[in-house]
Amino acid sequence: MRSNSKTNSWEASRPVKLVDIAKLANVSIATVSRSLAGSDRVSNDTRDRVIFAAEKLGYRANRHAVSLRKQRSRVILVMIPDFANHNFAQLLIHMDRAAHRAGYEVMIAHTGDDTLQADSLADELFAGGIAGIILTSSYCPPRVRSLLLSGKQLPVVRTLSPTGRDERITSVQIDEIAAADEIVTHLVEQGHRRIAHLAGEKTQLVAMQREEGWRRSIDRAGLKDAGVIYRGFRVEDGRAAARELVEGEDLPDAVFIASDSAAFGFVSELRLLGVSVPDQIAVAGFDDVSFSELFTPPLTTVHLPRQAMAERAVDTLVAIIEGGEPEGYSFIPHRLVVRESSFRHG
Amino acid sequence: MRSNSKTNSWEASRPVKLVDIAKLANVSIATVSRSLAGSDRVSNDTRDRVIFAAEKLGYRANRHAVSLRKQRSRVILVMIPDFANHNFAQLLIHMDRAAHRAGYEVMIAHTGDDTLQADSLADELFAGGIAGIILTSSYCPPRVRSLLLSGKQLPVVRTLSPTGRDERITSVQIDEIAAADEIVTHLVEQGHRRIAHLAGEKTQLVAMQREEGWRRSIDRAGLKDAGVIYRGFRVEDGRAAARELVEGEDLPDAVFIASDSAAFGFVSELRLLGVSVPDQIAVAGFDDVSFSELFTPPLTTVHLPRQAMAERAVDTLVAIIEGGEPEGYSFIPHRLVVRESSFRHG
DNA sequence: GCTAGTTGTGCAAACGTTTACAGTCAAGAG
DNA sequence: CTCTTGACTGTAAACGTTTGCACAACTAGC
Repeated sequence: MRSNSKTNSWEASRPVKLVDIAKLANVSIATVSRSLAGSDRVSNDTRDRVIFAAEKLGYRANRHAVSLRKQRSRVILVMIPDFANHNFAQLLIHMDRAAHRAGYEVMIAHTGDDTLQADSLADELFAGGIAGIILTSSYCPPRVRSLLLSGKQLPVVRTLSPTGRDERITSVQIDEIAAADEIVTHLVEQGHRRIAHLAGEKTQLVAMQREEGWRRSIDRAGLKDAGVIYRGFRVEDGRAAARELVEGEDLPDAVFIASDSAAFGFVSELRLLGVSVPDQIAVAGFDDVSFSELFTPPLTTVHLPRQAMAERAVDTLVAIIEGGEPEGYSFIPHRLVVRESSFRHG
Repeated sequence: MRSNSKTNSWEASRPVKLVDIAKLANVSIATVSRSLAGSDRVSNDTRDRVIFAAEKLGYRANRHAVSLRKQRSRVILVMIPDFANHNFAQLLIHMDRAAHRAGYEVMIAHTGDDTLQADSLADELFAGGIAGIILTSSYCPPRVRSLLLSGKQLPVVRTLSPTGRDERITSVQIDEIAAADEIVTHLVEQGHRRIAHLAGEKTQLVAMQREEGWRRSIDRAGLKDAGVIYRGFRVEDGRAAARELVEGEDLPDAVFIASDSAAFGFVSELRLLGVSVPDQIAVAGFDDVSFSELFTPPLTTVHLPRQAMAERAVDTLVAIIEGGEPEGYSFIPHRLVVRESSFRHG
């Protein structure tokens, strides 16, 4: 096994470039480029010859050369804070499809809670490496923020997470407050009186909006505040909340939980503690991830229109990239999904 | 609202390049490049001055220019056939992390069942657009296959899905046959005698290997074949299989299902049909996706070491890209997860 | 004071495209 | 026959890096 060569053997087969086609078709590379670009002023005869040669050689444009020369890349960066969140898989699949339709590619950036990394990735945008960014959390890199506030139109779109009124960022979202209001109102209509809320973290805008919806609904119904527990959106947060609740005095009739994942943990832990859902406590979640209908009991929740959001987000971003007008907010209709977990006891 | 400008306003703030730093630090761009590259023959004094200037200007290298010049990109393409599969989210998160550690970025390619699209993406590799490919299904683009068979070492690695013995592709996988054998043997040890199998599609290697494991186990135990149903790995496939099974004569004691997703559908549908798990039929799945322990009943399954596979796959790929030696197969240890769904009835 | 080596820097040529501009050639108008 | 026009095509300059090579300055050896 000789190892005198440092390069991989496959590199020996040099990729075919314009000049190879040019030689084969007996024209200049400029003509090749024009022919391949489709409709420029080049004779039909020549174009056919070039395209034939290109296909014969299996030509594929070098994306870096194209991006460098054209000064714009065709890569969209999707920033994802928490991949474990089940929303993202579905979101990504639809973003990827929509992007492909528009001739773009999707690159993922799993930033976690690391805002520094998010900032660094945003800089890519300004270095010309990528064409645009889709944010899926409420975090917005400061450099982006300040440019937006100064009135610029940046190729940055947020979706999945809500955007504050004061932010200028283009946003594709649902009406979180209205959705939470509706589902809590559903609990009220089921006859539940003491409706507690398991919220996300106080720092998250999305958690605050869902709490606001809950509060509006119980206020309107004239019910008294049955308590809020601030935790998070993950399964473990739901479990912890369940333990906390059971240790308290008397149980509420129902709990509105700000995410399905947390609801899974909540219900699952309650079962271990001998409390059954919905017989003793009714539960409603938020998100409608794919598992929600398979869960026992099937979970009443708000369906997040992930496909519509993903597609709209990509389309909006592409429009901005390609020089369109700003769109501002756009709201996607949500939908209540009523299943067994919220039914009236007995 | 003037629309006389075709370019976006933010483009006016031109990204900073080497020449800007060069001017500020009063050196040539060559020196800037060398300083930023770290250790070359450049005086400490100059290097410090350059780095200071670069940071002051917020410099970020243009990735396309770098890739073009260096003739190698730092992007890894991950081909994913079916995003709805719960395995992929976790797989991706760990691949992304591992790739970042090694200085690469991850680009996703959701190919679906569209092999043409997969082929086209593979060509990117040869056009120099990307550094390497990670496959997560059994499909292998013909161009890649033929090069591999001719003995070349390509920057292509497969994981999650098994690789046939005759294929030369570098592969990071678990021993599917042994894993299936073990979990079926667990069912046997629970006292189940008539153990049926809900398999994937006959065209999938992974499905065939899991079936092989099932067969070995029941053969060894001297049990008779209680039947195989060939469907697929999705929730709906499980539902359909449940209906088919209940329509048949007598129910088996237990079913080994080749994927957790299908198991969810299977159990869920059985419940609708009035058959309870595990009291009337025991069930074991395969994959251990995150819902499996939240499911009712919690699902006995084979834990797929997604993190280890993802990291090993990336590391192996990077090693190949950077001129390492071929590694061939590597097997990651799997683990049985016994939960309630497989318990002996009564 | 001259050569030889060492250290630091700049010049300029790539990498594979796209595209402004100039050039060629033929046909039609005068 | 010459001039203009139009339809093609080729030349060359970008895009922002990296890097081989040459060169300058300085040290050290004789």
